[in-house]
Amino acid sequence: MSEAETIGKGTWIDKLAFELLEREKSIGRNLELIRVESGLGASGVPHIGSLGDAVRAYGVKLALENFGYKSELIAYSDDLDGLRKIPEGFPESLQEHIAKPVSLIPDPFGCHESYGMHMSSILLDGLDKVGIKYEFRRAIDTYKQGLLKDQIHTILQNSSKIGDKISELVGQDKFQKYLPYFPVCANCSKLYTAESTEYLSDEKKVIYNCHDAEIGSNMVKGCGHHGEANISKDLGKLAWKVEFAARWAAFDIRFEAYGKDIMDSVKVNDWVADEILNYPHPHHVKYEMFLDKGGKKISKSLGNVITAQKWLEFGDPKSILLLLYKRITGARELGFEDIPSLMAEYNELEDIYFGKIKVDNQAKLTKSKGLYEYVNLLNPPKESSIHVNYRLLIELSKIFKEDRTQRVMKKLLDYGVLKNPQPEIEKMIELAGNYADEFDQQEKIEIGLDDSAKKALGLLSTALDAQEEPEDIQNTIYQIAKSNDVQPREFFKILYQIILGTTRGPKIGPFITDIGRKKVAKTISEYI
RNA sequence: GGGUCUAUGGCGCAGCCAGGUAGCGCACCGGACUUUUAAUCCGGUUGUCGAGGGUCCGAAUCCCUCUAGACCCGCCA
Repeated sequence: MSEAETIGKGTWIDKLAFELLEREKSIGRNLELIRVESGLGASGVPHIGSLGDAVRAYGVKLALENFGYKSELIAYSDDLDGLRKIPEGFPESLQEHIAKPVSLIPDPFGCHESYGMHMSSILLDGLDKVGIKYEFRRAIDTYKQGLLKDQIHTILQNSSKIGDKISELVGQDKFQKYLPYFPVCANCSKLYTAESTEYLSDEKKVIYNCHDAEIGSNMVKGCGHHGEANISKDLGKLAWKVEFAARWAAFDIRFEAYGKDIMDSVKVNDWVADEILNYPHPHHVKYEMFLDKGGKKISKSLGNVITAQKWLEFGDPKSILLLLYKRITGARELGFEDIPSLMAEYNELEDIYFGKIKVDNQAKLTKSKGLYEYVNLLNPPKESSIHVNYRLLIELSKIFKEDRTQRVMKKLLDYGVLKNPQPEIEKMIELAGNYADEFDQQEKIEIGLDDSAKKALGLLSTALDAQEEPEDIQNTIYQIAKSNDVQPREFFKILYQIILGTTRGPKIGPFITDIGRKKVAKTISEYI
């Protein structure tokens, strides 16, 4: 292993960028600017998997720059994609727009120029929040400006050859019959219903026929329109099986990652790029989908979508970057409950980076340091930040619901975790607090109190209002219970239920002091 | 039909992509603290790394075969 030379920063990202460069060199392509691309869906709510595609592509861009090359990330929004299904939480009124390109559908929330831009913006906002820089491009502009017209022309001229190859490679026969180009019907604005059967090469026009089509489980009515569409002017789009290839060639893309769900499309597109468009396909890496904790694919309809925005309520941007950069292989089940360990892992990496934790294995040390640098987008801080255990913050946040930041901070000072209050820790407390509120809600239990219990609570409440020494509280509680014919065990349980909503908790004497005796006295009095 | 991933102590997982004494959490056992429960702290037990073969001085890690499970594709994007 000592012979193995460290590539770049020693992570999979470096290895990938290195392979990419080797391949480009062997092809003999110009390396002045190496473009990497990430495709963004614009028809559904963008979840963390979509974000991952772009974040990882950006990682490759960073690695290329680190090797001394100029690189650029293109974030391409496929907003000519047709709306197939109304996402959960979106108005039913979208029904009338089914099958239309998402960039031609009005934004149901009225905040963006179209449905498509609304969706894209959510993803772009996520990218901005984690610090990813990109050049944004849209399908609708790309087609309107005719940027793909040469590629479309070549593809349509070779459509029967392509149709046969698609059948051979992935067993899909439809393109042996239809052209891999969907015009937007000039009459009803729908995509997919317009099936094109013939390409008039000289005029650069396809002839189509708008008929009923099955999209997902829905039947979409065609309007019966017969028309012609000019591939460089009229709206329409290539089928996915060939569209990437056209884009790669037109934009000169050298790298694009893809999820395993589109593996077949990539296989076909690679062939189309190489053999039809005479553009050596970009280097790829395949990644697994993020699944939810039950092993189900994350999808809008199941309501298990994890968006960057939601994640960032609980974890900082670095936790997202760490999740996405730590590895790319392997299927992964993901949930918000992963945030605490990612937060802790980041701190650990930082300690390794700054030499506070010793790592014997040289290769692993390099890799950990490299990972830390990528999580900081290759711009790591000069000195270590102050670490506070995120789980501890969650525990403290569960206890303190009011004046949380202030009280949790005070506890941290008491514990000696911090010497002085820190503004960045305040932010962490806020995140941990959100997490505690969202995921640690205790079931509200009806507390059954008999007369003797009520009497005991009354005495305790009074005692707490006057009591001076915190050390005595535990004892006082015990005494009150005993002298009022209440089982201490029961009495403690009742107190936990009143204060925490659970039947168990931390040692209650000091705990009451932490919350504030007077406050607890008041809370208890409300139950009498 | 095609493809991908996963398999590691009782449970949940990390480590695998660049081979070098098998780790973490929970659970469990013991101790400390506590005039109840719980919590907390300290210490400890637990594994022929799915099966079989190969490469290597050395394999959880790389290669091949097999078994089981999950997921994706075979509408569309």
